[in-house]
Amino acid sequence: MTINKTIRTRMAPSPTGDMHVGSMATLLKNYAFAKKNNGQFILRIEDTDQNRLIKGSKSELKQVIHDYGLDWDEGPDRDGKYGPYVQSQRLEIYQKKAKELIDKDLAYYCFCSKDRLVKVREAQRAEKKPPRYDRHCLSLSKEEAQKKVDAGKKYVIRLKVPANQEVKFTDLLRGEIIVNSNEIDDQVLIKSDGYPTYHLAVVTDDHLMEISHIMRGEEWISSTPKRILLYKAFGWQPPVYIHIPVFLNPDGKGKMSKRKGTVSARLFLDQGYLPEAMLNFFMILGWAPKDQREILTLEEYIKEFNPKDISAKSVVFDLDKLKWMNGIYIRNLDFSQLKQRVQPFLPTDFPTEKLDLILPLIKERLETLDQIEQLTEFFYRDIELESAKLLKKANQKIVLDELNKTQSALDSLTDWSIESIEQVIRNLQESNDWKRGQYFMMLRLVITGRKISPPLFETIHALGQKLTRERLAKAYQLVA
RNA sequence: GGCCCCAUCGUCUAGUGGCUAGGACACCAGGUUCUCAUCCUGGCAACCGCGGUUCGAUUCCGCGUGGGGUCACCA
Repeated sequence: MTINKTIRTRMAPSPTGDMHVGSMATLLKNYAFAKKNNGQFILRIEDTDQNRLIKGSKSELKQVIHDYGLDWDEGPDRDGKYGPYVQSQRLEIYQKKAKELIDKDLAYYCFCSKDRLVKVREAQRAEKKPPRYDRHCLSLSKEEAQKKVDAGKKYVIRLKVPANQEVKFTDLLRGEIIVNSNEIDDQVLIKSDGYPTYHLAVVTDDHLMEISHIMRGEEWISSTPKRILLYKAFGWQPPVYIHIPVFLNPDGKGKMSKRKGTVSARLFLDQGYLPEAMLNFFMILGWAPKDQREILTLEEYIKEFNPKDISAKSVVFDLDKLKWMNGIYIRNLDFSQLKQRVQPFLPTDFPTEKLDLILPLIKERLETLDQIEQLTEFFYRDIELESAKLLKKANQKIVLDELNKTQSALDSLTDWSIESIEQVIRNLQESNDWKRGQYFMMLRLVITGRKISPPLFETIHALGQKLTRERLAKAYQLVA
C-alpha cells in the first residue's frame, strides 16, 4: 500500500536572534527532502514570545537562508494556500483551538500566579520530586472558572494530561518511543498575554499547513509526547517525526554553544566560509552517500539524500574538517568567482589594482576568505625587519654583497616579468656561488618580512619594481 | 536526580552472523619544491564492558558503563 501524499516539510525558526548552524543544517535536510520528492518546503516564523523578539531578526532570518543559497516554496514573501506564515498573525486560530479543548473538557483555565508556580516547583525540587504543575486550578468547577474569566482575571489555558497512559510515537530513526503520561506536565497552551505557546501553535500550524514530515533537532524528542497528546485531543493524525542529532562542541563536550565558539550561521559566512562548503559540511555530518564521496553539490545531495539514512548519533562539529572542505571549495572557484567572493574581505588599504597579481599567489593557501589580509598585507603595508634574521645563515659581507648585486640587477631590468626576475636571481646565485637556501630565504625576509610566503619570484613580481627596490635598499641600510 | 536517546580509529563515517573491519579529516614520515601551501606516496589508529543466542558475534538480545538531550506562561 502506498499513499502518495505530498511531501511537505517546514522549518520554523523564531526571530529571537541569529540562526544557529544546527538550524541551518536541519533546514537543509527539510529542504532537500521536499525537493527530492517534488514536495514543498515551508518557512514559518514562530514569533509567539513577545518578550524575546529581536527587531530585524525576521528579515535577517530570511536573508541568511538566501545567503546560504536556499529558499522556501511557501512562507513569508511566498504566498501559498496555507498562510499567513507568521504565527503572530494567526492568533485567532490558536484561541479558537484552545477554546475547543476547553469545551471538550480536555483543557482548563489556570489562574495561578507565576510566584505560586515557582514556589510549588521549589518545594517539589526540595522533595526530590520532578517539578510539575500541581493542578491547583483543575479543582475549580467550570462555572467558577468562567466567572473568573468573565471578571477579567488573568489566566492561562492548560492541557489536561490524562493520568498513567502510554503515549507513543514513531521516530523514523529510532523506532517507537513510549513515555508514560505521568511524566508530562499540564502544558500551558495559551499564555496570559493571549499568545499561544510553542506547543499549541506548532501542532495547530503543522496540521493546518498539512506538514507531512517533521525533521527537527533531537532536543525536541522529550517534548514530542506533549504534541502527540495534542494531536489526540484534536483528533488529528500526527506527521512523521525524524529527530536529527544535535551538533556537539568541537571539543566533544555538550551541545554546540556560543560559549565555546561560533554557532551563528551568519558568523561563519562572515569568517570567510563559503555557503556551499557549509552546506556540504552539513550534508556529511551524520549522513553519507552510498559511495565514498564527501564533496557533493546540492543537486547531488537532493538526489541521494534519504532521511532514513541519517545517523542517530550526535556529532562533533569538527572545525578542522570544515576548514579542509572550505579550502577545497576556495581552490575550486575560478578566478573571477574568487575575485568576487573575496571583495568583502579585502582590507580598505588593499591595492585593488594589484588584486589580479596577488590573488593567484594565495589562492591555494586560503582556508577561509578572511585570511586574505593576513596572507597579503606585506604587499601593501610596511614590514618589520631585523638584521639578525637576515644574517642568520651568512655573514654581513656576503649579505651586503647579495643585497647590492640583487638590487642593481633588478633595477636595470627593463622587462619586469616573473621569468626575467627568476632568471636574474638564479644567475646571480649561481655565478656568485651563494648558497641557494640562504640567499632565497634572505630575499624572502627582505621582500615579505616573513619566513613563509608565496613563491619568491612571483611575489617580487607582484610587489613591483619600485617597492622591491625600496625594500632591498632598506635591508641594505639595516645590515650595513 | 527523573524521563528519553545514542555507542566502529582522536573526529566524521562505510560495512557484515564468518572481512587483512574500508574511506575522509587530523596527526606522522617521504616525494615534488626557493619557504609555506597545493599535489603525490606511505604510516599510526576503532568495533565500550560483561553476559546470553549461535558452530561462530563488531553485527541479534539483556544488563552495565560512558556520552548526549530534556525537565518554563522560551522556542
